Amino acid sequence: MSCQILKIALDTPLDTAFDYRWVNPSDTEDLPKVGQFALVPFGRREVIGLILSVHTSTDVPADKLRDVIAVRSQLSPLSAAWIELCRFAAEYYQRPVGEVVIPSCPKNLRVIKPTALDKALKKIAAMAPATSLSAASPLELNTEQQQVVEALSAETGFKTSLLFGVTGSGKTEVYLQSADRILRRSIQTGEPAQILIMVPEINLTPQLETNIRNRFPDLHIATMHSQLAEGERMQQWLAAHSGKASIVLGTRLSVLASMPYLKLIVVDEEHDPSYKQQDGLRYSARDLAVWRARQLDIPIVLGSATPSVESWQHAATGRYRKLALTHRAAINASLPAVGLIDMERNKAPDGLSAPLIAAIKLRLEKGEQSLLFLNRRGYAPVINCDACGWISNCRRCTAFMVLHKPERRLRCHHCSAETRIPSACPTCGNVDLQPLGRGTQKIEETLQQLFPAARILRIDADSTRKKGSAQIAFDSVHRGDVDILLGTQMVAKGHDFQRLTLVGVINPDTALFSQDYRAGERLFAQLMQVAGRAGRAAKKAEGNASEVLIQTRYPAHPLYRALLQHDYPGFAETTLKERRDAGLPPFIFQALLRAEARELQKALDFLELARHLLADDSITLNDPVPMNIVRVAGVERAQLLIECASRAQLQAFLKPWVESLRKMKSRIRWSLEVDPVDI
DNA sequence: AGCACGCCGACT
DNA sequence: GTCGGCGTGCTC
Repeated sequence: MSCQILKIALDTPLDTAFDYRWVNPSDTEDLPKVGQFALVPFGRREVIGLILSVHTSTDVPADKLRDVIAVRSQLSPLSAAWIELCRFAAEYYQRPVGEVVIPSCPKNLRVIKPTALDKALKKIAAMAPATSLSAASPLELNTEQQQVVEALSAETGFKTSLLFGVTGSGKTEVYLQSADRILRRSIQTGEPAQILIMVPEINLTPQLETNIRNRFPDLHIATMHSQLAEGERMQQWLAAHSGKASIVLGTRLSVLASMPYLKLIVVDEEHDPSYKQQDGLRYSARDLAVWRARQLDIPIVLGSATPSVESWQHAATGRYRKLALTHRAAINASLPAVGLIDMERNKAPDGLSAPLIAAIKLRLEKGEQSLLFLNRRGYAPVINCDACGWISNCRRCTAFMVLHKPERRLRCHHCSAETRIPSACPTCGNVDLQPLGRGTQKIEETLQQLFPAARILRIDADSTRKKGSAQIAFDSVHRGDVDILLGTQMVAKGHDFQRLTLVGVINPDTALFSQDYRAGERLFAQLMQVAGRAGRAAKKAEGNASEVLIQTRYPAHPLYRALLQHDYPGFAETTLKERRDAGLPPFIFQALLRAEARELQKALDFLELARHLLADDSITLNDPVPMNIVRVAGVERAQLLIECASRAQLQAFLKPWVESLRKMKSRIRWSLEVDPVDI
């Protein structure tokens, strides 16, 4: 009979692993291994944990120690490298390991009865390993692409390459060629290889998935994103974990996919904000991907037409290697001409200026498509009463209730509270309530009045609530059943609309004067991205290239000047200079402590206490301040910004500080974000 | 976080 | 008389 102590990570906010006793009375079973799941009693429940280490003794008193119920031995253990990656993520973002390790694996692995696992494992066993690769695709690379592929293929060890390529320059083809070379070599040598391709949102880039599948018909390609059903998620996870999937295509969560033969990581649209997880473990999937590549000593490619200024800076200092694609790949396709419509001179009571209306009309006459981009859903962001000044505030949030006209509702976009549209002012009884400002629904109405014969389609979170409805909507645009497409940021990503020759941007100015110092960077990326929807197809001998028209009250703003020139490098360098002068990231490292309570003062008091818990000369702990939107769903929020010139020093401070915060056992809800993006 | 225990108000 | 509100305490 043998007895062992297993240190097991559990999904609890307690920052420890838990020790359990494992007894094998007959010495017949296999010894439990690090990286296997185990079923254990925890309090009054039974839960699944991951074995982190195996010992012969423990400090835990014998009366507290309990026995492992079972070890899930049918699954091959997660690798030491994978556990190390999770441990790093947990430490860096100041969360317990169990909170990283357990939720990153499919739920069906964690349920008590592993019948689903057994079924899934059978399917995986039946999958044939990759033994052949079809001949390389009829698609030819241009010289520039060729050079980039050569440069990437020259590396086998850790190297971060920033692939700076304008929209339509063929970044995808570069990824696929690089993947192709690695997989081909793997089949020749017999040494297995896997490639991780990360994208911001899979549902918005179905073309990429199709491209990859068409390109590698002989290979298993696993996809990972949060909308997979549990069974499917398990299957995809096992395909990656077993090594049967040669390519994993996934969103941010796929950075923690178990891939024992990982040889290349691609992070497409690396600047995209959705790589940042915004609750629970608030990690940056892009940053973790770079860490993982270094850990495994493999190359990583960060691709974007508008890289994050952090990555741009790393390229400038030589930490990343910059590779550039400067032309559009399709023959004769050129970058669209960008024009600004000065809204001081062009009045537009219903949201659309005369020049933009004329441009749409021209496209309608030619049978070409137009895309209008307005990042504000609903009909109007607020309604008010002219007589007494009443305004549609949300009762539970410091925000307006947004008018949704087709649904005949007022909705709060922060707490999802809903009410009917009041027929008269709730305070003075005035029946003439006015919508203020414009959202996509209002623009849709305006378009219908201006162009009654046109086929107009609005795509935003409201019009695509039903699962699969976004896909149906996009398909109809691709088929050519839509003349004017109108939408929020959903329409800015991924899609190549072949007949689209006009992009109109309706009201982008608010971001220019935002509190958030990253708003400009985001706006630039978004405008470049939406502009890139136009003119992707080769347009021969028509003499009219595609066009982007931006309605703005500040046509002289440097951001728009840079956009006119398609000058991302100029914009990035100006932004970096401003950041350096102002002492902002990437020249300083930040963490943000947030607190929430019924009354703001309690949250502020907690932060003030936290602020004086530990002193450190290298750390700046700023004054606690209320958050921009103080109250959401009846809870008031405040935050404390921590700054430090060195990442290592910041980390050294945070660890003991968070420990002390936990020990405070305050009843205030709080959370810490390392490298925060929304301040 | 769960999940229990524990001690005070409106109901079959 | 009990069902249930959420305060607080514990989990190897």
